[in-house]
Amino acid sequence: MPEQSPGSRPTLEAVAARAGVSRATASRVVNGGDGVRKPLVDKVLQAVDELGYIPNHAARTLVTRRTGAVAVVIAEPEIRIFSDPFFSQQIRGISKELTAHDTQLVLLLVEGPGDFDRIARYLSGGHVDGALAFSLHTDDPLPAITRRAGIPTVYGGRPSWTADPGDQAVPYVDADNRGGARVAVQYLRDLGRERIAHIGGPPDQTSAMDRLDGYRDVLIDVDPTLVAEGGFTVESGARAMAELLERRPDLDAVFVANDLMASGALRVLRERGIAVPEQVAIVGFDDMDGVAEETDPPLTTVNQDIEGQGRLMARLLLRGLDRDRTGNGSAPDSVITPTTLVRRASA
Amino acid sequence: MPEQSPGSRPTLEAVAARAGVSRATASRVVNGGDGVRKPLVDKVLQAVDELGYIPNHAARTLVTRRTGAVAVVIAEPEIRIFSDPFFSQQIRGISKELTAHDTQLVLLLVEGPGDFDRIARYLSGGHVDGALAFSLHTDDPLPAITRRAGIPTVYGGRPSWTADPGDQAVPYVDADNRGGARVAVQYLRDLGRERIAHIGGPPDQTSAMDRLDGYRDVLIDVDPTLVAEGGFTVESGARAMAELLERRPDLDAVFVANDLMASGALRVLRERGIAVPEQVAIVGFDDMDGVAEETDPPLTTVNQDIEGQGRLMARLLLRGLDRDRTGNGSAPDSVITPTTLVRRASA
DNA sequence: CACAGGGTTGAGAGCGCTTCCATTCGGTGC
DNA sequence: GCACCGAATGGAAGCGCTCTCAACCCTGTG
Repeated sequence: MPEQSPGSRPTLEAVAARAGVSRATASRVVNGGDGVRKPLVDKVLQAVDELGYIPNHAARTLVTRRTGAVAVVIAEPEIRIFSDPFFSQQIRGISKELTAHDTQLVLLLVEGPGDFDRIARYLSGGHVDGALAFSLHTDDPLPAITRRAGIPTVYGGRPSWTADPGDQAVPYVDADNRGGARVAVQYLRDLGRERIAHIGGPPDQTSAMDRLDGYRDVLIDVDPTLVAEGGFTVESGARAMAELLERRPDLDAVFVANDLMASGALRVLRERGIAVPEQVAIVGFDDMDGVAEETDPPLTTVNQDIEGQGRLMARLLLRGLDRDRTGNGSAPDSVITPTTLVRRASA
Repeated sequence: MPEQSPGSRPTLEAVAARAGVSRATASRVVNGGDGVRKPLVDKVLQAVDELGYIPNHAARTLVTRRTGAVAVVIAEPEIRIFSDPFFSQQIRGISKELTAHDTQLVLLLVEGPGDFDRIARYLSGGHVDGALAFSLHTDDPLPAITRRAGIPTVYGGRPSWTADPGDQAVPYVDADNRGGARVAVQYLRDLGRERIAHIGGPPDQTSAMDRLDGYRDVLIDVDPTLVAEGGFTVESGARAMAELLERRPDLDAVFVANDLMASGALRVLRERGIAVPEQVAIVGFDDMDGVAEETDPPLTTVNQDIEGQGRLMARLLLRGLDRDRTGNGSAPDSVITPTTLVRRASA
């Protein structure tokens, strides 16, 4: 490893000089070496090595107009953002995919409503080539910002302003929430359960709504007393379970919209001595690491590949950027990733 | 808001032309306007506004040699990284501080050992002005990388190769783990507890070791059977508690190295019908949101300002960068942030 | 009334890189 | 052996910005 000369790093100019070629040729080699004869390629590469040359990113960006970075905008006002393993896995997937394409991840956390101005400025400033953002509420200013800034953006989770799952107005990646819910509820039904309740997530999240829709797809004309609303947290799940038991002591199954709430529900059932799955069968959603397998009893749930969704978001975006650059290929479509039922002991 | 002309954004040149000044003057105004007479300032500002001018970041970086971005390197191989509220809060603090200084956060996740090469290349590539990294294990290659790349770096948590808390070889921010532990244990002692056990964290984390040292500071010559080792998780805390009860059924207090383990310990005590705090008093560490207040009974614990630590890390780094630029000020020192005992019901 | 001097402004030189375009090179067909 | 053609190479023009330095203006002073 060549020591870093004090102060200035070697430039392409220096490499070219050392290799005895022009700056243009050196540049070609550094960028893949197409159309340069082998011996010259080798000479340049050697010079790069000897000098410890590293391209100056700013100079390159200045002329290519590409930054090699994408923004990940997280606008969740909640604290949950990072604590939520959901996000964490998604980010992991994004990071892996970006890394594989030599693209950097710039994290933009929105702390308050005033931050959107800053975000807008940043996105417009040519700092990044594209953006990834997470499921948004109806009045979220982000789409307008990215559109105005001309920044290609892929969303994680169906944005709430899209009419239906599959809506193509804006590219997004989401799990097949509705289909997964359908399979889960159908499974409970096939088990012979007749009074299948549902603990849903917050109605302003499309994933919660889609899962509820899936539940309703199977149980048309379901009695509203069988549906309770939670907040995707353990506590809210426990509360909703207690509420359901009060309203409908006769229920014999619950499809819970996520594993966290399901674990809360299980706790309540255990406390009341209600046997799972004998008296009440439970199916969760997410197949969350460190939760679904650890509950008592282990949770039957709907698996979705969260990290894969992250990867997919990144891949979609990168593909779109590539298309912008090369001018060929079609606009990225949204992707709905499959879900699968994982049978454990709770149902 | 001016519509974005198709393709190219307006340049400083355009702004200057519109305002009827030279590019140099326009540049001065955009960068604060020092030494430019009021009327000209206004004209330029108006032109900026009308054109919707946004400075080209790459061009600016090319000449100033500052990127306005810092890397946050997260090298935890564990999944815990993001799920851990600890990190999440720290990142929040970092993000807030950076944002306040118009600096961007580039997230570098290390997925495997091979990634260090990529990280090294990135840090050397002049993409960022500095780096923030989290508590490292002894053989972590990161310090060497940042040193060679000449990238100022501030660490979160005392790096394990530093001899002692307070070691100034490398700037870091850490809570006063040892002092906090001392206060906690002393408190238990003042309560009249005589057999105070300890559930420690993993020995390769300095925070765990420092807390253990604090415990030992108060309880010199403590019986080793009173000390059990956990892994900073709920489950490991429960296991350690069970182990301690087996070894020392006579214990009357436990200082637990973090709240997560403390909640596991509480569960075990509850299951065995041991009254807290009457029979066994418990003190945790971290005062973790959503944990310490929610346990049964609520946890007496040592509070540390995690988000504040994040802010401080960023501030230290930014100050260092500023110093590098202006050439005055002293090298950043490490900072140990204070901890305070929060009395709740468990002790 | 000329001149010194501080404060403003503009001209222009780069920052390091990519890429167009002209040039040169090596080889082929006649 | 020569014209000719595609491929390889080099020269040079910027990309958009900052910043030095020289030119300029104006005021105050001798």
